[in-house]
Amino acid sequence: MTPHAKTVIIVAGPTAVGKTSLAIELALHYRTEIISADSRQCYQELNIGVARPSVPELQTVPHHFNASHSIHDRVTAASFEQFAIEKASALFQHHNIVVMVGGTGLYIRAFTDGLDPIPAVPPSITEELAQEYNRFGLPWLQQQVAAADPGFYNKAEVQNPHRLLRALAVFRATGASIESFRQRAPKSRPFHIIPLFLQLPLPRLHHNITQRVNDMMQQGLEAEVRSLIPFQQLQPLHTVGYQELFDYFNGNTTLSQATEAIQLHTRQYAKRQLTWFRKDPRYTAFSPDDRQGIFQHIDNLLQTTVPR
RNA sequence: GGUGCGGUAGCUCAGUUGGUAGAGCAAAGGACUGAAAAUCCUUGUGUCGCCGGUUCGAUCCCGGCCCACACCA
Repeated sequence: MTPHAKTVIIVAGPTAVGKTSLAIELALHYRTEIISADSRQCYQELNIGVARPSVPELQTVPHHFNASHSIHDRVTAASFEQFAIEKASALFQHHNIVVMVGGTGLYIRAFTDGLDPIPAVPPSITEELAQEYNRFGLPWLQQQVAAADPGFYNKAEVQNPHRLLRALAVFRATGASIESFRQRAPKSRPFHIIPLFLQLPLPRLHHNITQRVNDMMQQGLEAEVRSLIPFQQLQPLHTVGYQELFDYFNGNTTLSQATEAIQLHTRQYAKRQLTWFRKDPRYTAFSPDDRQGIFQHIDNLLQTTVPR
């Protein structure tokens, strides 16, 4: 085994395009396991609404980072990076190939390229900031960031509270600008990647989404979400399929309005995913129907990277 | 049949004391480094229901017609 014999096949693409079944086929074919790169399927309390693979599917091939965490845990892109790197390394003890599947672009990139080594911010700082922001609002936040870290602020999305909050938290924790930790260079990883981007014509994707949401409702999404009402404020519940039904339970919409909103928001989410993966030139696009082309493409690349 | 209210962007509507119009949502495009199914940015020409009249000029005023809703018969 050469040091560069290890390869991760990455199956990315928008929601409802057909990633799960391809990933399972690939894992079976190459006799390996799957690391999920999905920021919602990792929560064991969420099932129907996050389109988790079926029980038979999960029994066919081991899935990692799937139902592996609780909505009460703090899962982040950084914790995913660590989890996935360690898991891949463990799997490479017994496999030359690992399959990663998911639609969370940032998580996949954290795995392939790494995140900048910014010191961990104590939760107390994050929480205090969140409270202050809730109390004083965006103008206050903007002033704070402008005063603490003007260099960052001048280039920042000043209307985007997430970004401002993060920069301010890092500044409070370290006394330094978040920009001072940026490294620009991707980390080097001890494996090759074969990034695949599944795509369908938009009308077909939208049809799949409508169908999937209808299926979810039939499978009992309403009951699943109802049982999570006490946790509706948690970040993991800020998820398409959950917020819309909370709106319904809170009396703000009808059930059919909520269902339509889930379909709409899922389409918008899929569009954001497309924007993310389209711009990354490392991905090769395939129709999920083109199994032959996909396997051929992978085998061609494996022959050049994995001596047999 | 009568009265009232309306017919403006894909949808819901605002507006122009007469100088051809703008918000929200949708849509399209984009960004994205510890919340990412999150969060944020950019983009608004449409016979202003139809026909005619007044006017230098009408989506706006006047007349007729059509359509929708409400109430009265």
